[in-house]
Amino acid sequence: MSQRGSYKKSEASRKQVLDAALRELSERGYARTSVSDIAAAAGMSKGAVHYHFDSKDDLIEQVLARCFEAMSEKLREAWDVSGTAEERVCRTLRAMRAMRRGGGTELRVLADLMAQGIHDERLRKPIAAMLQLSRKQIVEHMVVSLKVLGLEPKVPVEALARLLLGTLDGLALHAFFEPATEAESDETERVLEGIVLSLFER
Amino acid sequence: MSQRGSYKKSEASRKQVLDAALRELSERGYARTSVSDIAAAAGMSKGAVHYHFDSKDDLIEQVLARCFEAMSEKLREAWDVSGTAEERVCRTLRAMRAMRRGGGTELRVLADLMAQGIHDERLRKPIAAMLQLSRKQIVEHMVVSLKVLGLEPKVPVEALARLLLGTLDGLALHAFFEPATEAESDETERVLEGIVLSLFER
Amino acid sequence: MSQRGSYKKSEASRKQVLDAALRELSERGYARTSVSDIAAAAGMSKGAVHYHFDSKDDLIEQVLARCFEAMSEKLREAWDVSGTAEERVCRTLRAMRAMRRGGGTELRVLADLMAQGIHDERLRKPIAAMLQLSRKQIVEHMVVSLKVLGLEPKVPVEALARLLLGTLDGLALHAFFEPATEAESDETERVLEGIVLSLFER
Amino acid sequence: MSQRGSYKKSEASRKQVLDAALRELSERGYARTSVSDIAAAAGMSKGAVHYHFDSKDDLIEQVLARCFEAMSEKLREAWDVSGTAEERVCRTLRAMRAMRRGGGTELRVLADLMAQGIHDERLRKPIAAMLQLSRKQIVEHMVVSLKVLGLEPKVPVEALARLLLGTLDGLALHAFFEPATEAESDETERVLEGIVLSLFER
DNA sequence: TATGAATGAGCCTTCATTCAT
DNA sequence: AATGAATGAAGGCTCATTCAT
Repeated sequence: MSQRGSYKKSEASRKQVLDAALRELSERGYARTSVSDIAAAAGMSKGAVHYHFDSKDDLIEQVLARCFEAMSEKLREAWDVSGTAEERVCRTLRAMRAMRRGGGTELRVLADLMAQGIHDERLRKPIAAMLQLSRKQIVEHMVVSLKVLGLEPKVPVEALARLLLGTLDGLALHAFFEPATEAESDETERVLEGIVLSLFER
Repeated sequence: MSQRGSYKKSEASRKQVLDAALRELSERGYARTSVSDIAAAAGMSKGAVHYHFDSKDDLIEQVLARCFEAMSEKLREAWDVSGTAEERVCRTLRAMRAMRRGGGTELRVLADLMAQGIHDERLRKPIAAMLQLSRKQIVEHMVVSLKVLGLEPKVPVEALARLLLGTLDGLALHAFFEPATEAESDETERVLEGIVLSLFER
Repeated sequence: MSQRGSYKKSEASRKQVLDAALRELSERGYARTSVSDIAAAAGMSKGAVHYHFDSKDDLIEQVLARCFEAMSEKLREAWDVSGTAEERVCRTLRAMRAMRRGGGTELRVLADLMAQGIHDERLRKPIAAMLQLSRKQIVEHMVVSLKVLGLEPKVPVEALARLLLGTLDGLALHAFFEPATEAESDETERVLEGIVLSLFER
Repeated sequence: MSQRGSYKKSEASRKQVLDAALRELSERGYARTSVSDIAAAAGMSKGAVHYHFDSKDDLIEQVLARCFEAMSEKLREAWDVSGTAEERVCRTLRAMRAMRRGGGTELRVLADLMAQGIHDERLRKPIAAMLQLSRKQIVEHMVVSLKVLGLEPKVPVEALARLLLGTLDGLALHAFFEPATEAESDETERVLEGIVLSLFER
């Protein structure tokens, strides 16, 4: 019990570092973010960062996990609110778009770390796991619940999930470079919506 | 003729550096590739690299341009060989898949550099230009030639291009982490093929 | 008290670097003194030097300030000890000569850095400030106190200060190349003394 | 005779390099002027510079000699034009001032290289020789001709020369940092003039 | 639990110099 | 007589990491 107190303080500091790392990583990217930057942003010393995390890589790995959780939770929320199948698809796509707006902190970090993971074994594994989990979620969660609503997929659900996820990430990545207008986004969204729904039949 | 010789030597060295940079960048990624690495891979001194390129950034920008050209040429080739609309779509998607095979050197570098470009102003511009060009190519080249073959798009072609490009890049990115089996790739390809064709009408 | 200790260590190291920089700069000159040299002379790593000073230029600027302070203090001391006007002028000139003896560490660095400052904007400003301060000191301090002793300047004091300062620096600079004998120095000193006193009248 | 042609061309190139070096050295200073800069300013390749001069130091040494010659010639000219003693002193001081105006190319280089010479053995010798020669010129040339005009020095001429030279260089050096107004320069000049003349008697 | 000091490896870049042509 | 290509040694600086306190 008495130990709790000190734990809590440490736990809070740890979170501070994690938050700062997310912020810095999102602003400068992996290649340009140093432990110093993170420490400064967290209002602590470099030593303190290394007290909480074994190494920079260790820290970054945990930021990655956080990003993934934050993002998939947002999507799940959008999906889980009741409504017709059409409404849900529409709402989820809209949630995705919202994430790109306002800096898209997590999205930026995720994209950056994914690219990093292409060459970095240590990051590759957690990223692969993330992607698999995402797919599983789509398959088990989304597709299943669409069936409940009376929609039957016309194509293999695995392929559907792979495709949808790929499209979503690809669009997000491109959006960093061509920040499409409101109208263009709307248009793309509607087409995507139409496609997704066309892959199911009543 | 004899004068040519002296220039050729330099041109050859330059290409050597560019090749080495592509190789190293593809293996280690932007963040972990140093000028030293590139020089060593090219069998030259660091100084020689800087003799041919003003800076590391300059060199990398040119590697980026090369990757883009190499990739878009491969796709154009696949598309331009005559055939029915269906055959062309199919062939092009197959070319994409081929690029992921065999290391996918250019693809890796492109993905890595794109992520880098999210935070790096200098890279952002050429990348944005690349993407725009790609879209234009799809719209003017591909869509138009589909019309000639009697297929009329059912959705705005701009949105279609944006979507297709995003999907392709997203799938490629994910493939680095989940190197889908032959069967899975086939499956995804077929579905994508179906979708694309369903967006046109005779 | 116990807290002081941790700061003192750093302050001491900082001084070590500053001392080493002064020594190296005086021996090798700006153009041939590297951060490595300074670090080695201070018995520390290059990194440590950059820990204490933002950049080589920053460090050098501070060495410059030190030199100036050290020199003007020596001169002030010589001047401030009481005595007749004649004694003071004589004593101060003698102090100048003493500085050239024994290596003239500060003098060498000052001369070198002044030349450097001709082309280096960053150094130019502090040097200009130094010179102005020196002139002001001469005018307000020296000339005024001569008046107190009953000596009235026969020429504009501003011009007098400019001239005196110029002469002193010029002689010092030349002395590096023609290390005048004891007798020659005496002679020059006496003439200069005579000139200075002749510019005042009882 | 036929060899002359090629000699001349080479000689011209050599001069081009020397001119360019003077220009660059005056603009950037020793520490910041590279052989590349000089070659570029001379419109030639780096290799060509090394064809004409054994090393950078060799080249710089020759620039030094040129500077000295150019400057002492200008002063001699000012002095040698006939006139009364007063007129000559006045004219020479005016010539000095003129050199500081208009960039003072040679003066800048000379000051810079003198500082360099403090630490560089190779430069020290020619600089010392220059200074001695200057003094000798003053003594033999100037003082003697003043005697002819009926002015007898009241102080040892050696000391006088040393002092005058020192003052001139010191003032020039300081002028780089405090570019005195027209009025101030006039004032300093007049005082200096008065001092010089006061050291002689009819 | 956290800090400040220090390290050492590595990075990008500059540059005098050499040499084949 | 001159060039273009290439080298290799520094140079200034950054940074992840360690450690005494």
